[in-house]
Amino acid sequence: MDKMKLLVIDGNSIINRAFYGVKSALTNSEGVPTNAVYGFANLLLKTVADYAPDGIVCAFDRREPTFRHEMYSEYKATRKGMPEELAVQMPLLKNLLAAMDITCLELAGYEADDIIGTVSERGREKGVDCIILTGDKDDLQLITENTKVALTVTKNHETVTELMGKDEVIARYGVAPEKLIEVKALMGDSSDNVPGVKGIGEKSAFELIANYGSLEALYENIEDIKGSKKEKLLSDKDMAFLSKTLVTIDKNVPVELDFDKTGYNVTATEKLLSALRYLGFNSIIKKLGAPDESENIKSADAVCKKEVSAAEIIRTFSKSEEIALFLKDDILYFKNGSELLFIAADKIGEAAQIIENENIKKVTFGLKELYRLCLKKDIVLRGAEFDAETAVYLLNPSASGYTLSGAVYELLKTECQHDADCAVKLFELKDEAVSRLERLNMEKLYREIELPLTKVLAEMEHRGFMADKAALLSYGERLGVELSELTEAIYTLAGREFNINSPKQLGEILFEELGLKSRKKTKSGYSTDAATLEKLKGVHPIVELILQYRGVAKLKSTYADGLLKQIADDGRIHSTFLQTVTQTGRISSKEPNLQNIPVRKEEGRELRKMFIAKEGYSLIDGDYSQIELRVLADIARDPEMQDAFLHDEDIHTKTAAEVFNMHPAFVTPLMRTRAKAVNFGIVYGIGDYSLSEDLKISVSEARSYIKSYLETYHGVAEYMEKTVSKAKEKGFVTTAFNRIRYIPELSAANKNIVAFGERVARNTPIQGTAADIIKIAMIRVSDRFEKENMQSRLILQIHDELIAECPDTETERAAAIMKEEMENAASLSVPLKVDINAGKSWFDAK
DNA sequence: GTGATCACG
DNA sequence: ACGTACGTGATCACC
Repeated sequence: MDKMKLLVIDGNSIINRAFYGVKSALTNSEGVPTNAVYGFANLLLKTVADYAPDGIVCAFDRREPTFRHEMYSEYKATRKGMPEELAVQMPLLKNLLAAMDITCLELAGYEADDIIGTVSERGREKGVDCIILTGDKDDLQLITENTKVALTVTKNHETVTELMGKDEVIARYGVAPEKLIEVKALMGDSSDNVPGVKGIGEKSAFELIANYGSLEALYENIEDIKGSKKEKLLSDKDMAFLSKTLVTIDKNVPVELDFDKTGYNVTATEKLLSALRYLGFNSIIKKLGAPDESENIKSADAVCKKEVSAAEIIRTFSKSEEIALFLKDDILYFKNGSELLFIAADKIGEAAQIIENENIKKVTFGLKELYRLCLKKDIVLRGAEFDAETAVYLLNPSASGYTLSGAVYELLKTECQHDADCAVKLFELKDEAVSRLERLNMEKLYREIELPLTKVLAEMEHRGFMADKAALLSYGERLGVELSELTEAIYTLAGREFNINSPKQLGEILFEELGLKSRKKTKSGYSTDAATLEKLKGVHPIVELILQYRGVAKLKSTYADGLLKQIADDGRIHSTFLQTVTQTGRISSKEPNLQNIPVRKEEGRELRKMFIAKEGYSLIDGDYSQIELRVLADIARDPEMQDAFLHDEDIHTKTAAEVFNMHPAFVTPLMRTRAKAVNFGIVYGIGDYSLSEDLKISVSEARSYIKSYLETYHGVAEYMEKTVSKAKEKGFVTTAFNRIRYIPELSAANKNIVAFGERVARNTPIQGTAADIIKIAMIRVSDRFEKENMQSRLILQIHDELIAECPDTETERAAAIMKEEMENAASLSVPLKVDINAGKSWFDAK
């Protein structure tokens, strides 16, 4: 008989990967999240299909104090928590495995990898081949003649597994699998709190073990090693051996297993189907070859869909109280309780009787595009009741893109074949999304901010921003002349011609041919970014020219030439504002991006002279003063900071005075600049290193700034701590208006990722609350313009700034409205302050 | 398609 | 030994 083949699953590793890999808001009918179980199940079925094992066992951690932990108490301390959203899925997974008759192994006080090590060791004794399914590279040490590892790696949103045997490990790492523990013992692993030898990194560790084979052999021959490496190895010798015991998987734990009883079942038995049905995994049911129950519902629900005339649309829907509207590929679908009809999108004007009737409520996916289509046809969409796209965004702002079929799949757990099928689902989608919004207290945010904002954004896009084409053209020509002069000069200094735009070629010129010292590297070579070049400025005259070239090239290609291409036939630039992209609730702008038009440097600021008001009109620019710091003062309830804003003090000067302990009158411009950077840093989640880089000061100096800052603003200090600990507990943060952002990074094993999650937790409530506030202002300003029958219109938003185009006769009123509505958009414990400027160009309105 | 760079808040 | 502030989008080179 052939040798038995056993699949051994590292349950914790796989479900963790699945949890972070399957980025959806999947839940079963009871609202329990199921995304990790879904990912696990799919991977399991794929693995079974690939390897056809004779048996399967699945090992889980059961963490309780063990001798391994006592030996080094901090070991894995960083890994202890499991997010609530994942923890609730563990019982679901175990039930599913039970329904597949798969044996689960767990043992108090042992981790999954110890159980797996023991199983594969016993397998070796009994002549059983094992394949370990895991996402944890530490398990590679278990590879032997009879044991291979199917390692899962995530490549662009897809989980793929690669089968690693002894040869594959040697090919990739240059050492045998059993030597990996020696390597890790030397290099340590900060995410697992394995100390290792200080000063020995990945490269030296692999090299030493490749040469000596083991720690023991290395230290026997320690005299062969020279210099500081020897010192480092000797001073941390104990740590190296301790680390080795920490990373060595135990292969002899008291787990009970009968290899003959590891059979499993992944066929369509009623037991398994009922478990899958409970989880709502219809696509897996389908894969198992069973008829998909949801298919029946769908066909019962499906209605004949047909292309009709606009007159037919009006006849059919004029009595409907609520219809679904869905625009895709120039086809416009209309749906009520019983009919699904469609027309060509450009016929929408002929269906105005339906579209403009506000008593016919509209449920949509992609409302902004519908508004725009209507604006183009000069009709008004009224009665917008619910847009699933923005609703799904609020439910999970981190998804990478929103489609109707994706939303139907995630919220309703059914798959649709065609756009029409999906349009049919819009009413159900609305019900489900509303109940979820209610559960998360986001109903109000949705009804009062996100939904009405969609119309404002559509109108801004439609109106556009007038551009001075001739001025832009001649500006571009000027830049072109400068560019060719700079190019000549650079070639002369370099001694030859090359592509200055290529970081690769530029790096070769600077760091190889001209012999400048490179400080920083990127994945693909030398770093040549502005910060790096800035530090090399005095060393060679070419550096200065490169920096100038970069600046001019950027202005010409992205702005002068780029914007020219975007001017429409009406002489205006119509950007697209995206409402469902950012994770914090801000909007973004694309094609072109009008939110990053240069302003900081003189040469770039020129561009704003080409953004103008039309004849007889002016631009009004309203920008919030320090909105993020005011929001911080409010939500942190920091008395010192609140006081500063209540008295309308200059916050950066005030901060400088406090941090440097002196009267505000004696604060120098340099001190104010530094304090300003600290204020920004606080909002971003600050680190001493980054602050020191930013200010070009030492890390210890930066650290002391932060320290005195937090002593001054102790409310902020407390708020930051509380926000992070609450975020870790709940897995998400919220803004003052209940906008939610999940932060899975907080429970990562890698401490750098956790640190990132902590900064996100500190920043998002601030940035997001400011985003909420300006959205409210936009809705109110736009409402006032309309209600007061004015011709003034908002045309641009830049996070803390609004721009309106107003008839000259209305400018004063419009300015007053903007100031009033922006300052009163939210009532915080500190005032909101808005500066208003008017002018004929954006440059003048600043 | 991805990475490097750089424009903005 | 490493990485190093939050949130975006456009352009270019290069695989």
